[in-house]
Parts: sequence; structure tokens; C-alpha cells
Amino acid sequence: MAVRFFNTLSRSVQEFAPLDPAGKPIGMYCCGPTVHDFAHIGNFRTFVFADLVRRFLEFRGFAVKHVMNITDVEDKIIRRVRESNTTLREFTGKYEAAFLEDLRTLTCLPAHHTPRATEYITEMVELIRQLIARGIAYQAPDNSVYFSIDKYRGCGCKYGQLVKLNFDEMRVGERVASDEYEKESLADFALWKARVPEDGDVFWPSPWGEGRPGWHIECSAMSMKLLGASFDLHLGGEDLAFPHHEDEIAQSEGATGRPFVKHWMHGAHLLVEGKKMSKSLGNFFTLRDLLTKGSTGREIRYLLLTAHYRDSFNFTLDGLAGARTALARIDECLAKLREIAGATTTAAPDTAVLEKFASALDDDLNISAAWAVIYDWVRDLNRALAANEIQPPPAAAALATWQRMDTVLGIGGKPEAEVPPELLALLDERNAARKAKDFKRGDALRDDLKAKGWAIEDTAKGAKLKKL
RNA sequence: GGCGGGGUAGCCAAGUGGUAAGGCACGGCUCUGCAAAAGCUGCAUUCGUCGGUUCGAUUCCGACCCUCGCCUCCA
Repeated sequence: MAVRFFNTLSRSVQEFAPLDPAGKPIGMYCCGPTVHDFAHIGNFRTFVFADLVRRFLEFRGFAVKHVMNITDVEDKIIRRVRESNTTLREFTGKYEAAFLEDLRTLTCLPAHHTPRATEYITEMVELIRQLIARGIAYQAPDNSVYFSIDKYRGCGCKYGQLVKLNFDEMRVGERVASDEYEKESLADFALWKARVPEDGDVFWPSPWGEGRPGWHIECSAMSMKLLGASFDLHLGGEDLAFPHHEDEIAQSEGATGRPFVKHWMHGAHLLVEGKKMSKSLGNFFTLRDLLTKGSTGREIRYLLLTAHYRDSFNFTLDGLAGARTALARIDECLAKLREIAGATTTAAPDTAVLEKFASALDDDLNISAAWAVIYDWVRDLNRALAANEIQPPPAAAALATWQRMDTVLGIGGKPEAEVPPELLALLDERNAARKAKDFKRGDALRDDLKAKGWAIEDTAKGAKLKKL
């Protein structure tokens, strides 16, 4: 069964067929962060989604060349650089590093390229030059350069490929002041913003005078530079479809005359505790906030991966607690399998299970169905384990099956916590007390350990300590 | 106002023109000195509302209600 994804261009689920069937890697571009602050959990839903897409394509045997940009110049960044009296590079460097670290916390595979906008000014200028040469862009009296949607349409190009647009009905300019620009038409957007005093040191020379790039042009310049004028797959959050991605298409196709991206995918936003995240509601979480509250990256990743990417998802603290329990169940099963498998490490995975898992994902990444396959599989294994019916070879095979599925999920196994020797001593004491039927003392020691963050698990093979 | 998603058990969330996956929570059981942990097991006559098509609709059609997103800051 072929991989099928919803394509925003066609508004339907269609087979994912690479541009180059001969085997050139799939070019995949995901709009990255604007590094003006620590990224929040909503941002990470999109990046975990992109990571799932990439991992699944690789699982299905595609080679993927993954590019994710870092937007390190933009209005908000400039304002905050000015306010914090620092340099652009210093300011953005801090948040870029934090962002990349956060991605590692969520076990997202690193992109093959993470280009910074400020390092592709030359390419952006060149792209703008081409657009002006083709008569699609113009310099306004304010010295800024704008993209003309009328001219673009006049060339037979289509503006409004990702969203249905009806300019007569649109409330253009309602939410954002439009009188600060001298555009020919309200819908036109900036390619190059002329330098203004508030920009401080943040400007570059260009044929149109000093200034800085508009927001959309960076993605066109960097994606085409690294992946070619036409590439396979472009992803981002749903809010980016318009205008950002629409404008990327216009700039790129306007400049090259070639189709830009074959397949567009957009991830839905998330709600937190049923409401749109906002600082005033107290439901605004960065990844770091959640880690501080005691969650782990894998729990957060798991929770973000429990819902379909095109549905808005309600992220809750209850859900996070549930994620911990659910993962523990998987971990427990794997630990038992490892114990039985012992030295038997090489085994072929269970292809029937893998096929069920993969076909769920083939269907536009139906991750819920994929989890159902996993939990059914876990229950079957647990039944067999409880009945002592699992020999080392099937245990090893099950572990191999998990390992293969986990290349897509990126959940991994729970890291084994080292038990401090003094706690082991307490455990020994408690075992001795129990043996002597001094249950009062045994229970006291159990409570003591619990207070120290370790639970005693009395199993058929003796007592074990487990980190809470 | 235009465009686009959604409304399925306490919560999260799949799915199908033929009688509702999975996870969490909760109850029961096994294990235990008692617990915990773990495992097993049970848990929606019902899919926003009202109509229509149909032998049969949660699934298709229509209307309505609610909700979320986009309409040049946005993952």
C-alpha cells in the first residue's frame, strides 16, 4: 500500500509520489521557528508532526533531505534586540540554541540543513531582482520592494492555490494597519523592507537601498537554494498556509516559472485545557515550562503524537499524566521481554504487526489507528507473558518489532534509573523485616523509600525499586 | 461578511451505509501479611439537534445549534 497524504493544494488525500522516481532524495522543507523567545508547546506540535512525516517516509524506504529554516530577522526580533540592548546574532543565537535543544528533548531528528535567514540575504536579493526583472515586483516611493499580485496574475499565474481567496469579501487590512505602507494594492506584500531608524543596526545593502528582507522571501530563497526550484514536500502550521505559504509559491513560481512544491502539508494547532493558549489565561506553556513541572520530553512527544495532525488537539495536564501511565505500560512490557530475551538479541521482527502499523500510517498518518495496533499487540504479549508462554526467540522478535516501530515513533525505551546504594540497603532491610514478619518496620521502610521517590515492586522474583 | 476544520463514553481519540478501535480515569479479579506496582477483565443500544434518502445512517443529503482556525504578527 502506498503512502497517502492530504495535500493542501488539492484539498484531498493523495498518493505521495516523489518528484524524481529515479531516487533523488525527497526534498522536505519545514518552516522553522522565529527565534525571538523560547518556543511553546504549540510550536512543537508542528515540529513533532514534521518529524513524524520524515520518520515515516524513511520507514517506508524513502531517502529524505530535510531542511528547516531559522528565522533570525523579523519585526519582533528587531524590537527585542533594541529593547535588550544586544546584537541580533547574540539575541537570536540564544533562542536558536534553546530551540535546537528542545527538539532533541523531544527526540526530533535534526534536519540536514538549518539555514538562517540572515545568511541567505544574497540569495533573497537575487530572487527579488528576478521578480523585478519579470515585472512582478516593484519599488514603491517608500523604497521598499513589493510583490504585485495583479502583475503575477497577469502572467497567467494563480494566486490562491492553498486557500480559496475572494478578495472582494476578504477583510484585508482589518487586523493590521495598512496605512504604513505605500503599496500599489493592499494585497501586495513586502519583499524588501527599506531601512527605518527603529531597525538600528539591523540592515543590509541592496540594489534598492539599505533594508532587510520581508518575511516570506527567506523561505523561497533558502528552500530553492538547498532543494532546487521544484521540490517534493513543504510543511508548516495551518496558520502559515495563508499568507506565508501562498506568498512563497507566488515568489518562487513568479521568479522561476516552474512549479514550486508538489505536496503541501499543514498541521493543525492545539488548544491547552480546551482554550487557545494565551499568557493571560495561564495556559501558555513553553516546552521548558512543562519540563519544570516534571514532565519528560518523551511524555510530551507521546501526547503530541496521540492525535491526527490535521485535527486540532486539546493538550491538557491530565493528558500528560495519562501519557506517563500509558508509556509505563509499554515500558513494562518491553522490560519483561528483555528479561526473557536475555542474550538472544538478533531476531526478525513480526512483519504482520509491522504491516498493520504501517498501513495505518499510510493512510494520511492515522496515528491513532497505529497506536491501537501497538496496544493490541502489547495486550497480546502481556497475556502470553502472564501465562509464561514466551520463549527467548519470540521475545527477541517482539523487541525487534518494537525497535522498528519506534524508528517512526521516536519514543524509545525508558532510561534505566540507577538505584543509589543506600536505597538498596534500605530495601534489603525492609526485605529482612518482612521475612521476620516485622511488617510494621517493613512498611515504615517502604514509606521511607516512597518519600525518597522510589516505589517498591514486590514481584514473584523478589522486590525491586522503581523510580517514581 | 468570506473561506476552511470540528462536534463520538468522565477525559483524550479512531472509524464505518449493516449495527461503535485504542489510551487515560473508574469498577471487578489475580498477586500480596496489607498495600503498591504489574497483569487480566468490565465499562457508549449509541456517535451536536431536527428533518430527508435507505431494508438499514453515527456514516449520505438538507437545515439548524455550538466550537476552532485563516482572511497580511502567528506553529
